[in-house]
Amino acid sequence: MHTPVMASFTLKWAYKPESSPGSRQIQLWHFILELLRKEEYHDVIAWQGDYGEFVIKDPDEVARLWGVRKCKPQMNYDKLSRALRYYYNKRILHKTKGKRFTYKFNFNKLVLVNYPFIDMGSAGSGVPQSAPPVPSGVGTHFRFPPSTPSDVLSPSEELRSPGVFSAVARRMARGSVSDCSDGTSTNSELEEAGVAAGDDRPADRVFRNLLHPRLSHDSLFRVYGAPPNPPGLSRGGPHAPPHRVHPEPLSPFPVSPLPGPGGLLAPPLSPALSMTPTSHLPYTPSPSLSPMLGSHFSFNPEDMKRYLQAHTQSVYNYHLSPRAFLHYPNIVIPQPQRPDKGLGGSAAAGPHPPTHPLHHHQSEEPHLSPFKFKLQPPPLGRKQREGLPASGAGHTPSITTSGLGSSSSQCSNSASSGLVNSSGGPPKIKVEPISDVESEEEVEVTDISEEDDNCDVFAPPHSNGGPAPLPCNDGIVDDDDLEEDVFKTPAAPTSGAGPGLGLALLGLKAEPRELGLGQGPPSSPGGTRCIPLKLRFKRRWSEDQRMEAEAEEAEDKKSRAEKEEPVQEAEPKRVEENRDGKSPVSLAAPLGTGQRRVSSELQRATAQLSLENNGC
DNA sequence: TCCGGAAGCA
DNA sequence: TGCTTCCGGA
Repeated sequence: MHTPVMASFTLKWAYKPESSPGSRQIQLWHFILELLRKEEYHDVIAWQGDYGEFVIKDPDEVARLWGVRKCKPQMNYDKLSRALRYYYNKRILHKTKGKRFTYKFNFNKLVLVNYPFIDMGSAGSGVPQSAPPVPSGVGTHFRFPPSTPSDVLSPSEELRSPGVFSAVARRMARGSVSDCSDGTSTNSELEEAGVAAGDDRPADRVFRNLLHPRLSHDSLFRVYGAPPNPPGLSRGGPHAPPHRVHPEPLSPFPVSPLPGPGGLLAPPLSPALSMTPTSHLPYTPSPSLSPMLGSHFSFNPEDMKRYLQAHTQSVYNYHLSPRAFLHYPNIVIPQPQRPDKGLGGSAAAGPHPPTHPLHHHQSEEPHLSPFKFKLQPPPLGRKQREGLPASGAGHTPSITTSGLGSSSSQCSNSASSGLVNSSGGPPKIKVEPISDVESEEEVEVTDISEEDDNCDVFAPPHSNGGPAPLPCNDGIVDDDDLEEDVFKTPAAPTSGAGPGLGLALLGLKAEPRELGLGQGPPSSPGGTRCIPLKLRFKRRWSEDQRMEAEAEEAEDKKSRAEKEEPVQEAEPKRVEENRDGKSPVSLAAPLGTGQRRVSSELQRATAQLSLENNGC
């Protein structure tokens, strides 16, 4: 699926030019963002709490402003909130339960899929952590290697930076919202900034005029703000240097609800939205309104890495489907930091591309990710909730941990055939067809990675950062073996794959044979792959024990036949220690000639096993 | 305070 | 389609 086809993300206009030509109606959620962006309204509405969460401090005032903007003097918070509630189904917003007037944007699709190379940029602009990312350096056409069909289908949208254009906002009085005088809905910022929609001035000049004075172009084009990220929100990491992703001083930041380069916010791509094929078609703004049309982002692995990391972080933050994970070949991104777990083991594991089970070759191995996911059904709508028994299951969008089940279920391919197990211990992994675009985002990610002892497929962190998958041996490992904590073998770095990729990219394909490693023992029918070392030792040991017994028996017979010629074994009698094969040399000590032969074979076998293990 | 159905408007 | 308006209910 990693075709070389490049996805072209194009801007979509958030306003409604189709409603009435030229009227450019603003949408409520965009208006909310606009208010959130402006410091002037921080006493009315402001980011608060979690990422994307905002609180309406003054509902009446917000409603009033909205009414002014929409020329609805009768607007009130009740009506406004009704409009906001319609966003629930569209997944644009959701209510923060228990907090009055507090809502939360779903920036998953809104930003991270559709706003590559976002810039948190909060430090310089006083935007709190809850503020959404700031798109940075994205032209109207962003070309990006698609990772999933849904990604390909995602239109590009741009999110205005809360705070970035506060200078503009400062110039604007509160009454900057429309007075409805011209029949159109807006006194847009661009217009108020002296930039008319038809302004043909170069875009860079236009945007330069609108930039926050404190924000240099460096900061403006910074990718994933250089300032240290709050714990658990390492977007780009503290060491992420300021990075220019667009060489031109063209700010992609929308600054106005005008069509064109400014104020370009489209509804997030969501199954609840109109996911008609037409919605996937690139929106082509009027050339006069899109000075940046045609500016292409040039792919850069570093940018990709940062983008992927931020995206991954948000996937975790928003409990999104692993499908929302983006990963691209040969791009390894740092692990996101789980707020509730800190670095955990993943940090030490080093770079490792976040994967989700459906993707690509990695889709066959859900355990490649340091996180295990339980994909849950989407939150049910009220209708659906009411139609179901009051179990509450599947509604709470939370990351939970749960025990993991038998290794057999994880080792099988059942993970790709739906809900593996919905009760109790076995892994709760629901995998949906990747082609099911409609169901995208209809799952939630639940981290069930707390327990790592259910299945033996997780090896200690790979030296390159990735967990080394140990192929399971269905039908090969007997029950006794299964009960054991199968030896976890750190995978050796593979040549050819870049650092951090290693077996992670090889996934289950990294069979020993393909790696030029040992063949399975003869007792491993059906193409046994890399049997855990301990198990192999055990088998070999049993085999050798049998051979040894036979040899001993033969030796006894021989001894009895040669009774009259006692042979004094000169070797000191040693206790057969390390019968697990660690010191096979000692096994030869008390043995006779035949036994010595057997022991030497055992030695060779052990040596061979060691070699195999090294490559496993 | 919040929710969501229903009808209507542009 | 995206609200706006109204309203009953939790």
